Amino acid sequence: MSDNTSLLDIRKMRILQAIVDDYIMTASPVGSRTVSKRSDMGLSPATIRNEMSDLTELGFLEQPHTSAGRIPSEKAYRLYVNHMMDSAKLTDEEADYIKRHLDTRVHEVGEVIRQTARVLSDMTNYTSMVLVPQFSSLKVKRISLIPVSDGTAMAVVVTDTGVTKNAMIRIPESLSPDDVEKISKLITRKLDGYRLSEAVEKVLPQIRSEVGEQADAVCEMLEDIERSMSETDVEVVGASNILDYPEYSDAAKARSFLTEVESGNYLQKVLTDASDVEMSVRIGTENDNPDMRDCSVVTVTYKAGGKNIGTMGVVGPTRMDYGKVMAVLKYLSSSLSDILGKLLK
Amino acid sequence: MSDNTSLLDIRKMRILQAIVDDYIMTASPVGSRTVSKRSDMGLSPATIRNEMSDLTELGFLEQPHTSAGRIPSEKAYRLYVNHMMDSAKLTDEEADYIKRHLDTRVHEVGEVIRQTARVLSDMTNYTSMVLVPQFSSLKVKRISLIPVSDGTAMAVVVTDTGVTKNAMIRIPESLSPDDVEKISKLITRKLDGYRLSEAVEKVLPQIRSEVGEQADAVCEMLEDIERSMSETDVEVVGASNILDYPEYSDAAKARSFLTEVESGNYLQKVLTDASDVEMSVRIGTENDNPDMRDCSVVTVTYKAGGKNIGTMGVVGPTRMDYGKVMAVLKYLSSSLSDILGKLLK
DNA sequence: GTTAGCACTCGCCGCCCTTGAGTGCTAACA
DNA sequence: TGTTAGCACTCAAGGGCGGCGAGTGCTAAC
Repeated sequence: MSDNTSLLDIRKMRILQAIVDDYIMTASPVGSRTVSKRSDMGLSPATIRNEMSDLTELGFLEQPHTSAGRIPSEKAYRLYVNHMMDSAKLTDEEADYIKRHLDTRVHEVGEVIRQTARVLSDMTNYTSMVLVPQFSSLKVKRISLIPVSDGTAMAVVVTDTGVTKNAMIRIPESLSPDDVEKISKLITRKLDGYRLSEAVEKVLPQIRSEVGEQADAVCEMLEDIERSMSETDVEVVGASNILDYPEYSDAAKARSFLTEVESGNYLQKVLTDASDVEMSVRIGTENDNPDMRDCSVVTVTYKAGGKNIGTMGVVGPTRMDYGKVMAVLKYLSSSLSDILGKLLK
Repeated sequence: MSDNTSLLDIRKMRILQAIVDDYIMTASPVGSRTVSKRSDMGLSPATIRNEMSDLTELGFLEQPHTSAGRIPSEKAYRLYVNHMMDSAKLTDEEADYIKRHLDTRVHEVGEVIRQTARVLSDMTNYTSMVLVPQFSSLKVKRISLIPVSDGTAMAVVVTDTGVTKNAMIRIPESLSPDDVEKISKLITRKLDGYRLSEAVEKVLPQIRSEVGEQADAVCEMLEDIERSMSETDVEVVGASNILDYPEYSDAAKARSFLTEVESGNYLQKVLTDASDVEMSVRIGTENDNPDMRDCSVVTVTYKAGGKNIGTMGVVGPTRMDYGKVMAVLKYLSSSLSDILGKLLK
């Protein structure tokens, strides 16, 4: 994708910016008179019209019909996000709001994640999503197996960062609770310090030689655990916010958006894909998902102990308040990183 | 509430039933001609009109405006549910659908619950909700404490039915992993067979005398565990289905419904309240919640080992296909009970 | 290069009229 | 006495029409 900046002189940029700003707020096509008044450039509507005509030709603006104003194209939003946005700072009240609502006394990761999603959605009034910390990249500190019934046990994995996750797994019916405990201690000892993803290849051979007859069972259990742990969960909040925006007043459109969000598949994919980019913005059809054709998704990563361990983001109409969203996300990302840092130290 | 049956003769009943049946399907006011044709009673529209006029006076029908047909009142739905409904049987395909989609190979309670909610919502096309098995009434078989970091541990509680639940709790920083394990074994031994709700009163004194200096800590941990475990979770699926019904084509109405559902508060309350009634139906304003004024909620309980252990249900417009919903719920309740029975035996 | 002026476009809104589904009343009929 | 045909009446919904006004593009003048 080429850099579009060079195509536009400063005046065109300022006019385009004014249009995008206005459209983001009002959701209705912007006319030359409005731009002339709003942007303090001292230009008459006629001049603006000429420029707008050029911008339309260049593909930055679209005209719903001849006698309406213009609305920004996706290309315009892209340029806006890349080069034109006032990278808004949060107001004091907003920063305060976050501080008050992210309760640092909470001592469970899941709870912190839920709170963060809540705050994110409340502040932006869009749909928020937070990917809970990912396991694949974290080192195991402890694996406990707890017998539940004949044939099943609960596996609890604790990582060095303190993030935990649990899953039910099948175990051979022949194992006694004592056996289970023994195996539990063994694999903790062996896996300590490794990533779970490495477990199967690196550690299994060693275990195999030590446990003898139960080797196959242990092997299967470990694979079962790894499979369960590599499933990522995503916390989605405020899906119904979309109904506040006129572009979704059509029930069918709202329906397809909400169904997609409820399934969580696409959102999870986006979050996972973006897990190594500090901040990413997908606008409209940049989402390769027809149901999200009129949406934008903005994501940031968050850290603990210096490593990226998760991603969070916001979904809303392409006409999204990118400046505010990005400011909130930046702030929340560092808040969450702080909290997790302390929580997991 | 008095029984309304006596108020209506058989003909009025049949007419009312025809109207409710029709309105449930079409969502538009039903006129006398339609009733005359649909119900094979051999009565002319004029006669039907006289009866409908009576039914209106008695409060079973309402008229949106003079020249529209009639729509059933809440009172009519109540009568319909109590006395008039064809208590529909599932078709073979439907029963089959359930069998195919409730995967009995799954071995985790949470997963079964999610599947059930999914099937329930898919089959009815309303919003479904399933309360995960409640702890308060179950007996503890094992409590494991797993050290996570200085000051926190994960508590996993396994009940005699095999239902499990876990929570992060605070522990004194001074406790070593070995201490934690010792305490874990101690409280398992002491609590085995008791309900968690009884734990604090009955068992604490005993423990107190045994652990000496750590008594207070153990005491607090147990309270922490009990508090966490008594929180009930509800799985909600298909909230966006509501957008398929014309009565929710208004964005503001849809919004308030979806917000209420997303919060889950009210649904959880209804499910918990209904946890000792085999099947309950709340119609419209019988829900003491303004946002649910135009909804009906139908719930059933499900069992494991002969005891009620949870509740599930459906939320939809008051114009709900009660017959089908109740049939599906009945069938699903017994399927789920079966599966859990096997799973938790 | 900028701007005032002007004719033109076209969606929106309110108005009116027609249509048709449905009602309630009355009178006749079995 | 219950049932029914007939009829006048009501009223929401939908189509057609005209005015309004926001906005455009072009032209000519500064």
